[in-house]
Amino acid sequence: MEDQGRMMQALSAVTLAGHSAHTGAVGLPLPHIHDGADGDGRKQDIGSILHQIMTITDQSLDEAQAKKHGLNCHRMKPALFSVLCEIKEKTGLSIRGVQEEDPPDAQLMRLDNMLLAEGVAGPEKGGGAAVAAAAAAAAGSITDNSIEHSDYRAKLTQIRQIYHTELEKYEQACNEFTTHVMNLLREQSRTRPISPKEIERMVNIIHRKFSSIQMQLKQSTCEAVMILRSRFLDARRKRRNFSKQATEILNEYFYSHLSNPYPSEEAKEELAKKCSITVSQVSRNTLDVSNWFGNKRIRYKKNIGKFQEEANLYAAKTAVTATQAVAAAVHNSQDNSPSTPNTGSPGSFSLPHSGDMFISMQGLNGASYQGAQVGANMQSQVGAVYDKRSGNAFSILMCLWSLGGFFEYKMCIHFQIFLDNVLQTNFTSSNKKVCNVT
DNA sequence: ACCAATGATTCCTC
DNA sequence: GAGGAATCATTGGT
Repeated sequence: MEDQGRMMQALSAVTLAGHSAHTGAVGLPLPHIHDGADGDGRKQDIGSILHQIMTITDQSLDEAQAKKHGLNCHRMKPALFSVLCEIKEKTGLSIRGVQEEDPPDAQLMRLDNMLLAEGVAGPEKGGGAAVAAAAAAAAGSITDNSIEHSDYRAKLTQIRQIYHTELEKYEQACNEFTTHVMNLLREQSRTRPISPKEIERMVNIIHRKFSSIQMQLKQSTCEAVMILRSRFLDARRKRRNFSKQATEILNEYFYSHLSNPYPSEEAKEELAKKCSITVSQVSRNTLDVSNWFGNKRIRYKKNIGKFQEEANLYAAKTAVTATQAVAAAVHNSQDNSPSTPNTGSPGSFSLPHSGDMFISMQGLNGASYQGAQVGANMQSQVGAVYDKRSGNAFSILMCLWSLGGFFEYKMCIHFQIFLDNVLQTNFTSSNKKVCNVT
């Protein structure tokens, strides 16, 4: 009401001379303008127009449209409009203009910097997950580390995509809304005093609102990145189990090399390749062979009894494999028995297994093992193999072990474990040295 | 929720 | 630097 009073006061001083009479085309009861210098009449006239402007919103749409049109066409409209604009600018905008000068937001800058540093905003770091995965594949060795890395990158890319999509949406919405408001204000500016400066101010307000929404988005994105980082880069949080297949491969190697469960670098590489894991502690957060063997050795040593069943299981598996190999060898070389079995192709873990068993069983049984409780059928088989292979103890023992029933099998396993313990206790350091040499 | 199993880390020794 | 020992922290089964 104060503004209205001021406006009325200001308007009363406006000179409104030189306008011809206008008859409202839509029957608007426009006040009659008297010729001459009748001040009271003009005041009345202006007061009436203002009253119409003030009450226009109380009318029905049709009535308002009609009045609006009438007012737009009124001869005094341009003069009134410019005066109202001037008053508005002088009374309101000068104060608001000061408030528009926002200092650069430190928090926003921090968020922007972080998003840039993490590769979410700005150019994508490292070319994205697809490129990383392709590079790993091209290298021919998809280690767990690279999987983790690409996994991390994939998730980061996902965040990045969401961030950019949302940002784009916001910008689009902001532009659409701004255009809409500008059009509305321009349209309204034909009726009410809206200066271009005021439109600009409105646009700024809209932009600021959208900036605050964008800031929320940036904040959420930063949080997501932090969570992702902590999940992927904090080692202890990130423990994953080996696959069943990988555990089996490692266990097979471990139990078949109980006398020396220290795989060489080559063996580690082979195992790593087989299991699709890393060889050793290349970096944090990896599933690696060295860790596995370290844990296995210490836990096995601490509680042999607990691992016995597992040892039996893997030894049996190994025996079957070895027997198959022997059977194949016998079949393929009836008249030609190699003096040194188990010198299989390098990198193959099945034959070295047999080697360990050979040592164990020879030590336990020697010739006496032939008198074990084996069926007649099996005895004949063993005899045949023995004869053919000219007393090759390995072949005999392998056949016994795999075909000789549970009793023999158990005995062998127990001895194997016993012997391995002895060997481990006494020859660990020397084994290491040997390994170092090779 | 509890607990055993287990992958990873840290510290120490050699 | 590799391995042993202790420990942490997560996973997965109950």
